[in-house]
Amino acid sequence: MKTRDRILLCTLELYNADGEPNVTTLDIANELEISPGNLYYHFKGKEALLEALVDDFLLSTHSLLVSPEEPDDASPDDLWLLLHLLFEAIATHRFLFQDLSNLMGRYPFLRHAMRPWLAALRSRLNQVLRALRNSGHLICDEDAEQRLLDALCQTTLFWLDYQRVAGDGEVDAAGGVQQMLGLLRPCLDEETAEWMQLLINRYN
Amino acid sequence: MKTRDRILLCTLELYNADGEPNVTTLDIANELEISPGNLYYHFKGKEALLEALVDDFLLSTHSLLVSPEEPDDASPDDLWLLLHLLFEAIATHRFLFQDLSNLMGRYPFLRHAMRPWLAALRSRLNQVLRALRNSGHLICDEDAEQRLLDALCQTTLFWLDYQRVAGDGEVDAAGGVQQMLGLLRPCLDEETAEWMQLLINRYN
DNA sequence: GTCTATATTTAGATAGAC
DNA sequence: GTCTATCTAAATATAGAC
Repeated sequence: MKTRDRILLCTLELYNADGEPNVTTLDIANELEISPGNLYYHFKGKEALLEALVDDFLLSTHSLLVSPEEPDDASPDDLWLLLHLLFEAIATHRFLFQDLSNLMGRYPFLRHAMRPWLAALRSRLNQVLRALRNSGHLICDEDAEQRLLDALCQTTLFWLDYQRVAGDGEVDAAGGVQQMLGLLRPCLDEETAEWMQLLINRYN
Repeated sequence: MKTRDRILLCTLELYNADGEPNVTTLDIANELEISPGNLYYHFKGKEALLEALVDDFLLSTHSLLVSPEEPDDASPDDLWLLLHLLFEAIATHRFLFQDLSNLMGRYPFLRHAMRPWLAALRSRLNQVLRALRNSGHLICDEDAEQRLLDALCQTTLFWLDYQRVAGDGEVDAAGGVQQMLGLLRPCLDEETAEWMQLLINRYN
């Protein structure tokens, strides 16, 4: 494995474990048993390191957030898969969400990257909701749909952090998917709601 | 106004504006036009400063989270008032929630303070939900009630931060109350849901 | 109580040899 | 590509005069 890749992988692990603000370039070099000078040969500094990790994240979620060509059939199964892949990518880069405000404040490039990402997330989820509503499975007024959309976006961003803060032992992405589907359920028609509940229970 | 109080007030404002990790003791001293030595005369350091601010926060929310003596009648109006006061206190100390993971990681005392606080919040909200269910206004199964409870706790913790990250201009506490009531609405009986919608709209 | 001056520590970053 | 050695800058914290 190339040193550059080892650095990225190790940095990701340390950031996820301790939070980006609490990890120094020296920590990374020590963990890898390379010199700080070597680290700086591969990455100009912490910002370059972060940029590379953020690029990975954006790449891993891009295909999930672009609008699908054909109008979604929006079955619960499709939605489940979308959320599953999304939470997987977020869990892999969870350090990014754990200190999101802080990182966006300190790195302008991250603001410029995450604002559009969030907008794309919101737009994609909105599309899912509309498809569900058009097919008659989602029953709610416009106001409730917007609140649901906000709740879904918020849960996408902060579920892992919430679990961590609440201290519920090990944190897994599956719980986030369950929570998302669970938020949706009270607004679904009876048949779809039951199907949804089956999907939720399938994890346990 | 005593210097000690001026320091606390100024620190709160700077922390809320820029985030605790981005504010140095020198920033605070400069803003107040006092010397760093003077600052350290009043507070041993950043941790002592944080402790005082956290104490204020705990004090301002304590009465909201203890179980009421008499069983709650749990009218939407009572709930509204509870949420309004809660979000007001959180907005005043929003720096605490903006970097919650980070702060809890760096200051063990904060972990020991916030875990019980969160447990109390959850317990109090749970009580509200049970009262609503017992009076027949809340209609949902046990699983949905637990998910709703998590959604409410999460929104309490992260709504302001979510608004900030999403970049929706000015952030206000009222939106958080609306979102909380909005989350509840799909699970309420028709009459209560309408009442709730009236409460939500009353803000606008 | 408040100030000036300074000490300590640590993170981020670079230069130059190998 | 990698290392050693070192520099700079900044933040926390303290000493001692007033």
